Amino acid sequence: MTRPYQPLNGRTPSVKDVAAAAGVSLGTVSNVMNRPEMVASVTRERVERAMTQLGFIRNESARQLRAGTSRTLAYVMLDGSNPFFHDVAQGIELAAEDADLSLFICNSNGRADREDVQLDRLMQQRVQGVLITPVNPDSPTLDEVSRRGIPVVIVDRVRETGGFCSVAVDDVFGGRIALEHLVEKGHTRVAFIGGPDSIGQVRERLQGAREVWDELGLPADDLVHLPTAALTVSEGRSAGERLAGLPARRRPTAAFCANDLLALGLLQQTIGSGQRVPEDLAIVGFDDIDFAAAAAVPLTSVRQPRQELGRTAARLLIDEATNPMHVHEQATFIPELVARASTATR
Amino acid sequence: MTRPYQPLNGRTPSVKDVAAAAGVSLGTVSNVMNRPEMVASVTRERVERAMTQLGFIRNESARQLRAGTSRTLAYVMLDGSNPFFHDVAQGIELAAEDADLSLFICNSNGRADREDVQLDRLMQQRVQGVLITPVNPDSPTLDEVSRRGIPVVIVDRVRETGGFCSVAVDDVFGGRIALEHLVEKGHTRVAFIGGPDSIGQVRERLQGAREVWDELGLPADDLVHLPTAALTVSEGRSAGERLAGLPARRRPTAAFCANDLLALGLLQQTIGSGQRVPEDLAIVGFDDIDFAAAAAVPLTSVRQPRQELGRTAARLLIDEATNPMHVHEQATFIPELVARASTATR
DNA sequence: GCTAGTGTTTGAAATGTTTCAGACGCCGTA
DNA sequence: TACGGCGTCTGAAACATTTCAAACACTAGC
Repeated sequence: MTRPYQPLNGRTPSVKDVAAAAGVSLGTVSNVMNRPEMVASVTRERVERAMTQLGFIRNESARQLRAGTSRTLAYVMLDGSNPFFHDVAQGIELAAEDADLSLFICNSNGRADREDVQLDRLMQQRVQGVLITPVNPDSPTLDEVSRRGIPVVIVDRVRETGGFCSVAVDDVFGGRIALEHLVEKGHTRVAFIGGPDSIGQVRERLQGAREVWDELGLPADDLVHLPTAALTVSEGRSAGERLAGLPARRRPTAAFCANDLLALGLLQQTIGSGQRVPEDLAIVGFDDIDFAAAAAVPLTSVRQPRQELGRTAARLLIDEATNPMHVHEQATFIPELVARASTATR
Repeated sequence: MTRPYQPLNGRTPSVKDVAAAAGVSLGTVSNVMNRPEMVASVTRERVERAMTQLGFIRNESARQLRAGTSRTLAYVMLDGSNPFFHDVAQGIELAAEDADLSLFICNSNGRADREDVQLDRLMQQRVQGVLITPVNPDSPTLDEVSRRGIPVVIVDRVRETGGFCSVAVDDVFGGRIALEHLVEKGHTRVAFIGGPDSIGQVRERLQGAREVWDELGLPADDLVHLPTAALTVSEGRSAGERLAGLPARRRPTAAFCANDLLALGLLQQTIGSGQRVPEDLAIVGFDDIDFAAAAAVPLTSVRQPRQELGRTAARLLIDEATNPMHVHEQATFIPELVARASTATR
């Protein structure tokens, strides 16, 4: 591990240093890195030896500046505290890895202003593409990014207008199968727990539930909507308290929660207050995160293909970035119900 | 929103375009961005107007190339599926935000080879600093990064040798208070569930547990070590099965799990097989992730100050990167026991 | 011995910024 | 009138890489 050639004082070595050490020109060193097939194997080895000897590490900013193309994707997720989005991110990362791209993970925490800041940064970095689960899919900032030639793929949402690829799950259908399952189990008074309404997923899951309810001719009043301020465990708990506070003859025998975090909170509150699940209250969640199956009463949930969602989104993005014949595509996945103990027949 | 000046055909505008549009020189535009106080307010406004008119967005690669300094930190986390690390990341992000830095989140998934790949990429990007929860804190790649002048802070681990800042929790102490709590509750046969041994946190938590056990003069055989292949929910479940398979008179009445994911798996398996927690088996976890409190039987756990851990680590990193008088520091936090229902007195 | 062709290497230009020494214009003072 | 000082602005150099037309060294064919 000796280093015979050491003319640089502290500076981190550049291609120029490597070229000097190997006795070739700048261009040749670059060729060794970018089109090794067109440099003679003997020189190539010489250059490679010089590289490891000097501990050369390519400067990505310079590469990107000159080549005009970046090697990183970014995913802006909606809520870092929800494992669902990490599973999506995991899927994205797998696809990025295959394409030898880096992935930049950011988090808007559900705030539109943070989202704008993140997008602005990403534009400055000239990332190759942006995947995003937006606070609001119609945000003009997204158009701005796209107009600048940076491909954008919307994840877990769809956008009616404008040229965007998107990957989503049919949330209305998801709401339908959740409710159908509960009705099948004999429930005729059901709560829908979820909010705020500004979140599209919540609106659509509720819509699907209502559709089924109406089609079966059940009284609208018996599908109770308990709104929440966020899709979190603690909001689920407090919804549980409100539920328990209802007069017994009005109280639902089942709850459909807009996501699993709410469902877990509800489950905890219900059991903690001495009631039984599913005997006193059946619960259906949404997303089927890993913790759903791992709950003390394993949770029935509407499964989204989380990782697949991410992988598909990344593939669409990469296609848009590299294939000039690309046409925008709205991929829709069909969710499926995973029945577990929390809705088992009594 | 008209755009009177439009001499660029599709190209994204550069400082040069802005300078031309505003009728000033390159240098002045740069000054507007980097030292606005030294340009006359009338010209400053003119330049700013030109910027918004053209939709100028600074090219970060060029900035970084010339200035030699990047504006992003990176966190390489050990296990993306463990919420603990996301809470740490959240803390880092807060501190990065304060310093107006971007955060690059990567994931080694516990594999040393992936970790090396990520670190290599980060060196290419010339990030300003790296925070990492390493697979192995003595990895030579970490020295390599550091030797290249990129500050490294080790998170949730310590490293004996070499100049690194680190931020960690006293895991031995954590193991001690977990065991003390169980002994206090009257348990005299306890299982330690966790593995693999290659993970330092596991070793130290077990060590703390053993210390207490020995100091109290309890028979070593009554502290049973059930090894696991990973720190996951499903490994926790399978450990639960092994536990249940022990002959009744040898079976522990309490379990201390190396992290909360294991504890949640164990909890689920125990309840699912008809036993009661804590009556038949008391459980203590480690980390105190949000799901611990939200479990159906709320989990007693050793709390790490997750977000604080991240924030402190980021502060140390930023200090190392910007303060020439920086001296390395090993910050150690003392964990505390949060007692909940899973160990309540019978 | 000349030519064409092939495979390899070279050198200069270009990318978009920041930096810094110096130029410029203006004012007040000697 | 000359001079220094001050506030503002300029222009060229530098950063580390990629790209590409052109140069070069050989070989084979005539």
